[in-house]
Amino acid sequence: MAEPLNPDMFADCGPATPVRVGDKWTAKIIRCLEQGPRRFTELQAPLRGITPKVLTESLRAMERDGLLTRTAYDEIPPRVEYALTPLGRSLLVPMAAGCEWSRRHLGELIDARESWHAAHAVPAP
Amino acid sequence: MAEPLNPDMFADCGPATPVRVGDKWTAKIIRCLEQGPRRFTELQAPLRGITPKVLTESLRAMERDGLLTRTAYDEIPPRVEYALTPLGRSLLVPMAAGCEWSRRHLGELIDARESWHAAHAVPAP
DNA sequence: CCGGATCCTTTGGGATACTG
DNA sequence: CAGTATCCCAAAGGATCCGG
Repeated sequence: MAEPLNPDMFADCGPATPVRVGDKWTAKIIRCLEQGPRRFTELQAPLRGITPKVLTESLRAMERDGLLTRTAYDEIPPRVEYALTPLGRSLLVPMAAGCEWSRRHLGELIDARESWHAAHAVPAP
Repeated sequence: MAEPLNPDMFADCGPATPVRVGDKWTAKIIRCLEQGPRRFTELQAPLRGITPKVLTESLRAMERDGLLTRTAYDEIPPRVEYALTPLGRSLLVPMAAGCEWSRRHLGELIDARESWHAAHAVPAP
């Protein structure tokens, strides 16, 4: 999947940090693993709409970056568990800061959008 | 430019927040405006490689979302200044959390990548 | 000086079907 | 169950040229 770009929130203080965390799924996956290890299908369920291909790609990239571990048990039927590493868990801290911002300012944002649309509405002829 | 997707850092705690901040340029633009208003070309210079089209699109989206203001002075030659709003400035807080994470853990991340590549190196034939 | 207009490339992500 | 393998698309972003 190459090195996906990253929100500068994680990259602006030095060389680019090619962590895959500003993409569509990584933060959600971290949240799903917050309470403990989960299996492939246990991740797929809450991440409504993610396809197995995309989930696999995301998990592989996160494993490569040391954010989580993949443990395959040699059983039938096969069982694989994904778990956060301390590094992956540490991401919850900046993620919380983002959530806090969202909680506090989402209203202002919506208002700004609304008044912008009002000001740029096409006048009826 | 429609409503671009957003890192879940800003969206996971409720309805999706379509703020344009996890994209390639928004956070960088906020940093450029941190010390005060800047003109179009003053933004273009530090954001090496950004094309006028993309810069314009980003600025327009941020203006629409209330993150910055655009002030055109009726002079010759024309002069336009962009400045952060309080809402835009408030984003510096979660951005700092991301930077802090980066400073603290970038080393671990690079190590993880390196050992992953070592473990997955193709053995010479 | 500030950007609008066009055209083009890249790529993250989705749909679907199939397998050890 | 836990993925692979293909094919496909939308959309962000870049290149270049042009206009007020």
